[in-house]
Amino acid sequence: MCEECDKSQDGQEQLHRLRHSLAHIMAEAVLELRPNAKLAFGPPVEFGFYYDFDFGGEPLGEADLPEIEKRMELILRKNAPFERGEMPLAEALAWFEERGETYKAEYARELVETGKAGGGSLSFYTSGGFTDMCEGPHLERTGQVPRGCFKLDRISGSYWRGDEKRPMLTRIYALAFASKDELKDYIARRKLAMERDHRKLGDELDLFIQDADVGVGFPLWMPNGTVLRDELEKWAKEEEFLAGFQRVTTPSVARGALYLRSGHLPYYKDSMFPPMLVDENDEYYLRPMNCPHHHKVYAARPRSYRELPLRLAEYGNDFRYEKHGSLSGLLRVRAMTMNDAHIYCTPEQVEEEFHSVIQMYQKYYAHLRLGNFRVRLSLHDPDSDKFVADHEAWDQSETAVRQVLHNLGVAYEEERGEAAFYGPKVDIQIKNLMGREETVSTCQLDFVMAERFDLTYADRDGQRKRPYILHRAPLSTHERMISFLIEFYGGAFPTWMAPVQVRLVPVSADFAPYAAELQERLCGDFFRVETDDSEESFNKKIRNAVTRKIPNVWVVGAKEQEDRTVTWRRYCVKEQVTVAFDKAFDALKDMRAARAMDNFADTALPLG
RNA sequence: GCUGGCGUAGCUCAGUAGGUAGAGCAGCUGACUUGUAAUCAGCAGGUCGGGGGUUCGAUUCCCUUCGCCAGCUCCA
Repeated sequence: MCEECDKSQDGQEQLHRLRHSLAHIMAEAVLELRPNAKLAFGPPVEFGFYYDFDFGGEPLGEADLPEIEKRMELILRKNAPFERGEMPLAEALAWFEERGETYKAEYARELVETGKAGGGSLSFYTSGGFTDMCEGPHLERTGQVPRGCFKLDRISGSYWRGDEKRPMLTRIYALAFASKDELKDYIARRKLAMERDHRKLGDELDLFIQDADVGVGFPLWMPNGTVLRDELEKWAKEEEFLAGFQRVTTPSVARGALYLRSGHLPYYKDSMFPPMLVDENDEYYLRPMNCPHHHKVYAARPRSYRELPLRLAEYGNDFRYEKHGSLSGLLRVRAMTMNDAHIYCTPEQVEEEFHSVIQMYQKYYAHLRLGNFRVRLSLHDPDSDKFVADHEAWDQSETAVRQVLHNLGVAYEEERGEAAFYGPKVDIQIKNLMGREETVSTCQLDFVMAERFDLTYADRDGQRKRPYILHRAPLSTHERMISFLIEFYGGAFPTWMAPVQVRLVPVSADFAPYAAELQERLCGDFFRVETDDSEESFNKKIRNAVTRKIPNVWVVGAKEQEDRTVTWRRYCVKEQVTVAFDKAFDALKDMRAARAMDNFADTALPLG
């Protein structure tokens, strides 16, 4: 239950004990308020701990948290020891039955049946008047809990054993750290992080909106946000061109027959919008992904091995009926645009193609300076019916993908049951500000669809053979990628992406003509420039430019006009420099051409 | 979809123990013409998320619905 904690380090070990112990204390306090509540699980987690309860008909609200905290303090003051005990299964079950602890009883049975409970007996910890089945470890005494080191955070729901068909429990989350100061630090950092929430910044910087009449999960991209999409897309198209991809354009709607053939209808119907009935018995669907369309492009002509690898790319619009409660800003939407491509290749080409794709995402991530991700090798689960049954193919393809990661020296974690139904994949997982982890990029090896779509190529020996298919989306969807970029950059984009690349600020109206001349030069070279010709005070103009997080502010006044210079004020950089306009213009062009990440300190001052 | 919480002006928030609401910022108008993060004044802006109920009267109480937030489930 405690995988989240790294037990190898002493401090972590102690923190783990602390959180684990506090979970017991909290349960004891909660039981004082709700004696009939049933206990479920109460493990330590990344920033504290939680405990799940079934309150039956007498739920608890956030208003009750202070009372629980107060009772916890009283319990801690008693300085009771944590004492370990053991019970054989039968005795434990009787003990649970007496107390109506059905969840604990279920888990006890499972522990013994699966052999996880050593010697068939179960360990219990008692502190004061509270006893809980628990593996431990714990502190020695409740008095070892530092004063003020924890805080009950929030209440939410969770399913028993994570299964939506089983009872919904009430989860109380608490923050807990080794000291009061560390707790305060964490709370302060979390508050600061919230300032970078992409939904908040998206609104403040006019990047995107959502409208109830349009529908939830259907973001409307404002002009500023559309610049971000367009710049990413432009970059991707260049990279894909250089990597030998060809672009295709396919519709966002298709007949049901297409998804029956692909297998998406039986597998993913719940995640698709319901069909539109056109004529009799002719159903059309909004597409949840582009793959089947691309397969049809492949299938449209007889293919030769000479054409392979055939790489078809499209920034495709897709629609998924995500559950209402899982929608969140741009992070999880129902309409998205994906940096998609499918690579059709021979078995011999699989590793090299996969290798190149992973290198492409490494290039993107390094350039964008996204470092806070983990690589997941998503494997199938032989015990699940979610995956196509072909053990040999799974074996081969998983081995091939693992080999690619190994050859590239990529650090990764393997996870069972996370594969696509048609093959293994490599996923790039990023956590957002709230700690919610989502897949951004993915690269999948597909050994199924070529068969389903009867895709073939004529090989050197004249035989018709099945290609392998790689599905890849290194830049994810615009929606998800940009949500992470907004938060990671705090809304301060590098010049090449920035919605407004330069704002000209004349010191007074007298210098408007000079500013206009500069603006015309810059716009003529396709720079996104605007001049602040408002009648605000100069200070206010500077403030406005800064709060809009515009990367380059060029101030022009009397001396600039006379010397044909600009005073270049970079976003959040104190030093500024007055340079000849031509020189500044050239520097700007260089930054754009290199897609310089001038929103980072090391490249913040292009002129040294 | 489920559990809990929250919806007052474009934004951030105040307020009403039931008697139809107020500030700052943003916007508009005017004055000021400014050298590095908020010049001053005036004006305008809200069926207090929507619908129903209780009441002489509802933004306030009740029901319902929509939206938002956190978590669970699910997923790019």
